[in-house]
Amino acid sequence: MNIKQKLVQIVKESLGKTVELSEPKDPKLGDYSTSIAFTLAKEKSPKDLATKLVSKIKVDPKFVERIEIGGAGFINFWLNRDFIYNFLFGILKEGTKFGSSSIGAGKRVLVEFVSANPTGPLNVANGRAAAIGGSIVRILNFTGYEVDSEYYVDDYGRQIDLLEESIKARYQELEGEKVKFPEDGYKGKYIKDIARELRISKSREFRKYGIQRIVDSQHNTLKRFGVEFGNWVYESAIRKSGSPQRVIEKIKKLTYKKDGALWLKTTKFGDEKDKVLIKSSGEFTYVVPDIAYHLNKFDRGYEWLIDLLGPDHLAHIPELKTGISICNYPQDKLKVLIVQWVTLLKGKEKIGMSKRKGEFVTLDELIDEVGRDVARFFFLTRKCESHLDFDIELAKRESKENPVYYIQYACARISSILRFAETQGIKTKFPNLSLLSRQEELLLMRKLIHFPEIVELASTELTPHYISFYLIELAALFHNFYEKHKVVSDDSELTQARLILVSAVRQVISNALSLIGIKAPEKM
RNA sequence: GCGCCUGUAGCUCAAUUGGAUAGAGCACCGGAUUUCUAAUCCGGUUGUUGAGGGUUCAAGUCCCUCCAGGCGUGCCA
Repeated sequence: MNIKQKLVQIVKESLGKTVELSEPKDPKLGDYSTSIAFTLAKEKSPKDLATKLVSKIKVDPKFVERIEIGGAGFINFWLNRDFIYNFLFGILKEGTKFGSSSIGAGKRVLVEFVSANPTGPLNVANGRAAAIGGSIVRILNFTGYEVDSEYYVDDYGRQIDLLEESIKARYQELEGEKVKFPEDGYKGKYIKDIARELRISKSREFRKYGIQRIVDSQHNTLKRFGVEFGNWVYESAIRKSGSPQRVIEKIKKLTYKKDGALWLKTTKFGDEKDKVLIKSSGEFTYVVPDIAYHLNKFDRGYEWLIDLLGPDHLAHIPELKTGISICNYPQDKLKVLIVQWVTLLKGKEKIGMSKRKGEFVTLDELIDEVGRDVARFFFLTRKCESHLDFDIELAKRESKENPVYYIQYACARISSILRFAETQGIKTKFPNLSLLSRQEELLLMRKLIHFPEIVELASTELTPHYISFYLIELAALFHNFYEKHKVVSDDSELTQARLILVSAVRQVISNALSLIGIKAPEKM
């Protein structure tokens, strides 16, 4: 249980009410605050009511040392100083586990993300999904869920036919034949590379080899980006398994035939139009294997499914959920997060993104240009549903004075201090933390206390960017402290206390960075 | 046309889910080092939160109308 929950519980015991606590923006207003008096006041004065409430709250002064009323009726709480000092020891004791919790209670979750078509290299938008999805996996894991990650490979359908034709055409070109390149074919250079490789190995497995080759390269890119998947699922395998037929059997009663096709009555569930399940050609549409795939996820024992999809899949969600629900599976256990597009800019000029035309900036190129950590952080300081203008020139410029270096630098600085202290033979055997009483020290400690709460919020809201912003704030407080106070000084007692403080800061920065998959360097 | 998303400082984005004076970074200007890392710090400047109405003690946040942009609206995936 984190500090906030503990305080909520104490207030509840005193007042018989659950109050919402928040961290005031201004630290002068306390460590926690509630606006409960406003909501309960009705006709009365919130301030009077707040006074009455405060007199009822019974709390151990060793935990909360002060409760005051601020503004027009906010109730503000200050934690006891000694409690905070002890908390520092707690951070160091917990180490890499500090901030973790068990709110997930071992619940099994499957996060599916990226799932790009195997028709070309991953682009910048895929990178955004990868960074967000990967971080969500880490955060859920850290908060007590049992998490797996999965990548769905759409290796079936028109785009794959086109891929095959494109590779074949390039192959024939290499053979010296005059061929017409497919109109909507994939024009990227990688197609030629694949054709060349096939020719060397004297193989004509355009489709199979092409897919495998592209999936491999996507895998490598993701690995480079710090994202690995527990499982790769192929649509073609789902189709072969027979499970799409079983889905049709289950939802038959809500379907009808028209124009030689089989339709699902999705309008009964609020959709605009009914959707086709089986085309007049006898083939399933995309949605059927997709429903089958999601049922399969539940069958494998996952209690909660999270999908990160692009906005182009938005229209597809109602029919997917409808299908799941008709098959008597809990569609409300499927959470879909929309990761909005990335609009690429070079200065003011827009760069088109089309795999067909072969025009796009790949994730690999982005990593080459700005580096893995910078690219990740760029994506992780935005919430996923916001449209993102990604200016490559800006990103390159920012890579010099980027917030990610700002944070990493704090880590490196602390490591350097600790190394220095060690060369001086300083030991922190019996530190007296009550010497930490300067403004900058108190602000730092208070920030550390909130870390587990931020992690928890990032977990319940599925918002990794909370971690990023927390990191920026924590690093800022540290740099500020560093400029004003020397850690290693002639004052041996104070030195020991400050070494404990900065060690705790480093631990928290390091834990937070690992949640968003960014390195915490000891030197820079 | 209809549905979803977005609109916040010159630019890119936050805002603890309805709370206190709307915050960061970049950019711009000026300063700080005999010191544990200057990839740092301090100071300066920046807002009709797209517009208008409504609900509320309290609105960037909720409701309505309008404006602008993106995506969708396939027997594609």
